[in-house]
Amino acid sequence: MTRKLTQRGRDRRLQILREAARLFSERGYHPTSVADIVASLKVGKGVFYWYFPSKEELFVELLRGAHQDLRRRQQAAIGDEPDPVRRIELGIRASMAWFHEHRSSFNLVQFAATEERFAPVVRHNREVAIADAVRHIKDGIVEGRIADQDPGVLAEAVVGVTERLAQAYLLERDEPVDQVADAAVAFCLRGLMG
Amino acid sequence: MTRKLTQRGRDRRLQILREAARLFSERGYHPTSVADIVASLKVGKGVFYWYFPSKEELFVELLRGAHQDLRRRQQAAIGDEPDPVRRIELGIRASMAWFHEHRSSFNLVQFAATEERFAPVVRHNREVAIADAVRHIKDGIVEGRIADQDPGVLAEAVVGVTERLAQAYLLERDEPVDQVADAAVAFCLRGLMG
Amino acid sequence: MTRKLTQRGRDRRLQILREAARLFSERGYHPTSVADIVASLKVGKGVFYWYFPSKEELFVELLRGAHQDLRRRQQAAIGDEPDPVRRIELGIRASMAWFHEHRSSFNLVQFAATEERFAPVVRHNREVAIADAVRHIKDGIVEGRIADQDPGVLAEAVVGVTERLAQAYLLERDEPVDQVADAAVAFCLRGLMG
Amino acid sequence: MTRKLTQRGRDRRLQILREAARLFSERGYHPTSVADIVASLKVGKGVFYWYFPSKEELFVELLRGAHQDLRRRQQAAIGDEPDPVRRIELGIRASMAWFHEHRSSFNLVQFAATEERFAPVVRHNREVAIADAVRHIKDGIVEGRIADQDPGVLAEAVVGVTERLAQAYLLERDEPVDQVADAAVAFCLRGLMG
DNA sequence: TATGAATGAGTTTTCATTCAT
DNA sequence: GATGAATGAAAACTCATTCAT
Repeated sequence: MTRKLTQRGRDRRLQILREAARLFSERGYHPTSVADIVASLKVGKGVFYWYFPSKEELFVELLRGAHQDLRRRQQAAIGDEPDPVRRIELGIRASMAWFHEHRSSFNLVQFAATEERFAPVVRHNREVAIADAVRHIKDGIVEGRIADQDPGVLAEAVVGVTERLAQAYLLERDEPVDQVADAAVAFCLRGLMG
Repeated sequence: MTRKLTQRGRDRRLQILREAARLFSERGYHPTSVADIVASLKVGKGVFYWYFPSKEELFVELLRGAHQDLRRRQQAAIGDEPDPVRRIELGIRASMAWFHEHRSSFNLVQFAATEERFAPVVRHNREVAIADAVRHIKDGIVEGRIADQDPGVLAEAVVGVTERLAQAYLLERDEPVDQVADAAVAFCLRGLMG
Repeated sequence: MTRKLTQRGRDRRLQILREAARLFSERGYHPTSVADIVASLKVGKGVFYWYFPSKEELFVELLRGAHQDLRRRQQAAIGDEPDPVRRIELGIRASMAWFHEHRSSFNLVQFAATEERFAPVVRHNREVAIADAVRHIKDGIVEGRIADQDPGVLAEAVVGVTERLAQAYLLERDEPVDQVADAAVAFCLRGLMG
Repeated sequence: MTRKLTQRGRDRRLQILREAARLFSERGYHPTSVADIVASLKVGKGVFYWYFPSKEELFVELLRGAHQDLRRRQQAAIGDEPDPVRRIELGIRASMAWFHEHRSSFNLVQFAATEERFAPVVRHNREVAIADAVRHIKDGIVEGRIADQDPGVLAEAVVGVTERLAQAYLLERDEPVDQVADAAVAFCLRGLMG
């Protein structure tokens, strides 16, 4: 049912996605009505439903898009780096940079996790992210560079540190990305070491 | 303007708080209507508004109550332990135990952070929690037991690890509290070490 | 179904009537809830329903009571004054004094006139009041002291002036009763003269 | 924030205003629910809130609209008549005609005066109306055609007579406008004469 | 494609009244 | 007589979605 869109149509679609993300992130998903979104773009309500079947589907698209985009960013950063510990570091730094540029996505995921209908999507995305990290961690353990503990636990811990510092220092306090990334990397690498 | 309540009244109030927390946590705040809450308790709609001025205020009370309760639990666990690193460990373990017993509170805070009107409460609660941890971390730094880095950052990292592992292993996978706590403590203490 | 009341009971009843009249008049009938009334008296809700079958009936009682009381006051003032014009003057002055002392009743009647279920009571009360005035006016016409016009119209006009000046100067501007009464009498007597 | 409306929209809006006025006036403001209004127009509930932010605001608009409309009617009737007494007469007659054509507005104002939140609007409207009348009365006093008394009091008296006779004879008894106007003019002019 | 208009189920909240103690 | 608790119908209002133009 994906509509064939002209260039102009694709632009419109993207514009709506971005504005929705911004408003959802600022005020919350429920407090942002479809009317708010279209009003903020100064278009009629029909426009929204021309490009999206429902508010809910748009939100899920945002969710999936954010996950894919972040993941691509991590993979691009890691490239074919052979050192697993260095790969983890690059992953943390890439994530931090991405969070910095896509501040609005942060809240969306946070929110989605708390609502029954969106939770499965979030859960799936998280599993993928953890599986990615677990691979590097396992390699590190094999090389004796990382403590021989449950790699899943270590991966969750790394993600926990990264997201928390992003939230507290990037989003709330607007500190320079590099410094925050440095701090996250330092803590995580120590935490991982055997 | 707090109502004078009999014992029965206090029980009812508590019952509503608990049921609301359960439903909010299971389905989400917005998808849970006041009608759902009272129906689930098999009482009339008026009962809710006899005890709470609004759904919103009940939610805030839940938020503040959770924060206070967790904090008390941490303080009780720490007692007058002189070793700052040990204090941090005790704090992590107490938090983990509390999360285990109050699984519903977890989602609530998560959600609240994403909605404009509740965010300030969450922010305040977090600041208090971080300030608590910072005190122990500073002591640890003075004693040379903890890396001489921004104590706020370290505190956020510890909280990030603890909450993430609680979420992933206690709530989603129902693993034994002690094991999850051990893992969190291990990671954090390594992460903190100088 | 009138309850047998002890002295204390009669006091309570009166107290409720007065408080209700005050609140109805200050805020309006609908915006004043039974809960407001009993809260303002610091008693339980049961008290209200012990003395009155419903909010509506209490209101009607206030309405009827006000009418009767005002009428008695007028009759007492007029006594057996033989001069019809003088009787009208005394009636106006008595009304003005009564309005001054029962400011709250004013709004009640005003409101009651606008609501379907109370309008008949108001209409009836007004007819009685007009009929009273008409008697004096007819006498005045017979004596040639008052213009020979429809006495009903003249009566309404007199009432209109009296109430309007009471409202504007007694209630809203708190001017001395006598002065307001003088003004009303002056205007009305000129208006009536042949 | 006023919505851009098409012709159809403006018609709808007006239709709602009129229907609301009719129902408020017949049954009272509170006994008339928004549901009643839209049901009576056979449209959905959302229509009401598409055109008006709240029942309360619609009511205030009705109030202000009535005031302005009556005032315009008076001014049009008075034109540039040089004789102040004649101006007053024309004002009374114009008001009477307007009351006759807008019977529903009458009750609304009456009601509004009794409720805290609407009273200020009524008070303001009345002040304007009185100020209008006062101007003519002052002129009349200067010319020695009107009793040298507080013009505000005289204005209130005139308004009191006019409204009362309109209420009693136009609305309740459906008498011919001209006759009622004649009676009001007669009484008022006598009442004003020096 | 796009707009303003319309729908109506669903939400929060109020409140007169009744009940149990 | 009196209280706090409970009821539940009904109110105002919201908003995702659809429709007519």
